[in-house]
Amino acid sequence: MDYKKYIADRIEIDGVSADEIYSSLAFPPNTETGDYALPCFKFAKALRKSPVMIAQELKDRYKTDGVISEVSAVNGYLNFKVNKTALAAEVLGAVLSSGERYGASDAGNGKTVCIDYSSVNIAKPFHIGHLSTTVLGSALYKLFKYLGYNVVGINHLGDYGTQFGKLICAYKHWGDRQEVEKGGIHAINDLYVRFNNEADEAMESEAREYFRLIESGDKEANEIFEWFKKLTLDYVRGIYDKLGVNFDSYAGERFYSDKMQPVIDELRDKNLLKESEGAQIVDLEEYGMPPCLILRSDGATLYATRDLAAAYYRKKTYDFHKCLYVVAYQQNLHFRQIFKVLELMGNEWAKDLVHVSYGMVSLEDGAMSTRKGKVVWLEDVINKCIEKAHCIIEEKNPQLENKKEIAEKVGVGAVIFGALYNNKIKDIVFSYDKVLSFEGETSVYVQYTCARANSVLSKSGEFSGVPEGYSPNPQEFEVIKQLAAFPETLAESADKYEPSYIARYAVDLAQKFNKFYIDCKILTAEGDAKAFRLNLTKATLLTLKNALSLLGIGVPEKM
RNA sequence: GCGCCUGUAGCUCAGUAGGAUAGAGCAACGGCCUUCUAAGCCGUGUGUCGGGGGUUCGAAUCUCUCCAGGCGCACCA
Repeated sequence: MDYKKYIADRIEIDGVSADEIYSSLAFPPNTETGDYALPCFKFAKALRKSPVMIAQELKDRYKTDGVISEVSAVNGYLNFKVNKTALAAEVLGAVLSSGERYGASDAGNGKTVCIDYSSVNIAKPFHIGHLSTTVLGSALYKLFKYLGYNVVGINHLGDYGTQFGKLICAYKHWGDRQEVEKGGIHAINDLYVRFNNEADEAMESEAREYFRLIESGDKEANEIFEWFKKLTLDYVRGIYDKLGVNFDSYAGERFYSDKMQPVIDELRDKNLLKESEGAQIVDLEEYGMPPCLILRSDGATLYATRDLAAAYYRKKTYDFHKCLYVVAYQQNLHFRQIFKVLELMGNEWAKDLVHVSYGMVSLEDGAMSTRKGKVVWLEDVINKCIEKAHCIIEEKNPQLENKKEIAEKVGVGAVIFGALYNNKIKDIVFSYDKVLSFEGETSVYVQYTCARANSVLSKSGEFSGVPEGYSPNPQEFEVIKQLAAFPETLAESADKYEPSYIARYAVDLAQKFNKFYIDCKILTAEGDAKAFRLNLTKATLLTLKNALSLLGIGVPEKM
């Protein structure tokens, strides 16, 4: 139920619309003061009365009922308290009847959202910097599905560029088939690093030739390339499986090789293409941006050219409602440029393209550098977190069954959660101390709360439904209010492309539940209190699991 | 130089289309397990909300300006 609307409909102020009252409604600092508040200051001038007086008069006129049980006027605020008994029954009913679908909606029915995320580069292992796009994109993927959208997850492979010529050149000089087969993507990456450190001019030119050979369809060059691609995809699928990440398309840059010409032709037809310093550009000076390069002076296409072709292809293929690009803020300008070019080409859907931009990761001693060996590999981080979880289990709960499975859920959860807990725009300085901290505002805390709830429920046996007319105490009510807020949290999270809202929600709910859990005995309570508390526990557990699962985090029964 | 982003407690960060005494976690210190999992709970302390102007009854939030840091700015992706 929309309480704000309910309240707004029952208040009349001369010369003030119901909409304005609705949007003026705010939240008091604490539950003792009230659940909703109307600040009356802004009405003072029009009514020529003091806010205190206005609040008092509105209070005198307002009729309380089964929904709003109490109204008070304090210092120019009109405070409302909802009927806690009714709200509690309504919320628990909603959560328990929806179960794993609580908070889900059909808002997205019939609409498709494309999400371009994670986007592996062939031959480059994931380092910690790839975590954000992967888990952000994955969380948005799950969230939009939950809200009823048709979602297309796209891994826009980085499989085009002169570096692949270098790679093949390095392999031909120094590589060994069996070693590469055994060492997988890291072995390939080592070859690439070696090339960058050791290649002379002769090798550089050889590399350009290999790149040309790939492009012209040379059999051997393409076989090697395809082999590297396979090793790369085998590697990343291992990581995606651990992180619970899915894709519907692996159409990468090469996929657009033959789809760029029509875009270039259209640009030319529409007189948007202009020669400058030998290159073909779209001039964006009018919009305060540097030109967007479409063709190099040697006629080769560029990153932007492929992105334009990809946008057209996605629109044609999926007819998206939104197309998201989950890419770090480094590329803010690039996306502003291609979105603008698509708009100038007359595509009204250019407004549906969204760059979901996020902050950068660095190490405590500065930026990462693969060449200098200053790099933290993602799989190492995941493995260390799982190991740490395993150690803690051995220490605290050694008789647990499925220790391995639990350690994995806990460890992987910590990695994902750590990357999603803060606003995505914030830069991250990676530190093992931080990801390996399993206390406080972490997924482990939330999972632990679930384990507690599970434990209580497993000991309770069968219990009846939500008792009617039960009036919740303050601790219980705080949990109820938090449960009630889940659907709107999801809506806001989707609206802002901000999974951190869900992560924070989960911690808030867990905190409120733990306070309740400590203060109110569940199993030894009697009658309605016991039934209510068991239902509250069940509803909390369901909602915490829903929240974490939207982030790609599993919840063990015990831990 | 120009553009975008960030600046809140010792550290990491919240702060809901301006609203009541600015909140969490970590770290520190002190409590709480013969009763539902102590990966937990309770308590203690800390703030020129980067500085300064402006708008407003009211500004961490809007605006201007300055400062600091990050990122980007033509043939890489």
